[in-house]
Amino acid sequence: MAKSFWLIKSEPDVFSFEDLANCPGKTEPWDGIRNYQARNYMRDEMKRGDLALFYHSNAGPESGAVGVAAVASGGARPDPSQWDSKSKYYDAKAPKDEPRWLMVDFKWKAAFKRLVSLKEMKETPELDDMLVVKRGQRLSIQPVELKHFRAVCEMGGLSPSALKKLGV
DNA sequence: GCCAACGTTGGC
DNA sequence: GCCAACGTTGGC
Repeated sequence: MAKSFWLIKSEPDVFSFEDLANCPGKTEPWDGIRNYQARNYMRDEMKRGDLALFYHSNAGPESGAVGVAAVASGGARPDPSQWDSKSKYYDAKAPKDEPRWLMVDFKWKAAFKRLVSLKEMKETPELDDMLVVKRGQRLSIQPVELKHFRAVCEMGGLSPSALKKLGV
């Protein structure tokens, strides 16, 4: 099946792209997603090998896309933090036998040579209908069209050979 | 730190 | 099932 493309948001103060690079195997379970639409994307559409723009949110002028990560798990699986009463992601209403929240693993793939800021994305006509540049768009996992994915990667300074290596 | 946007909750 | 209240996100 063809790859799908995504944008995943993280606050760099909480978990940055650099943090992902420093994880064992450069891979980390993407837990704590507590939004049904985002969950449904993970459940229904994300698959191993899909690529995501890693987006730093809530970071002032540094808000923007910083690199590329890949889905490293075979589809979504239950997010254990929903059952952990000590976790900030604990959900008392999540039945033990029927997980309400899911997660996938993301693996660090490639860092941009430079930040592609939200401001810059908004100023790029080619990206006009990309979700992330739209007002009030808060989804932490968003689908991205291939043309937008490629355009952002190019703005970030990834070379054609780097893109080819990623399979874009 | 402000506040608009917007998803979720819960009373009715 | 409506919708006001509330909480969170995230740009600015």
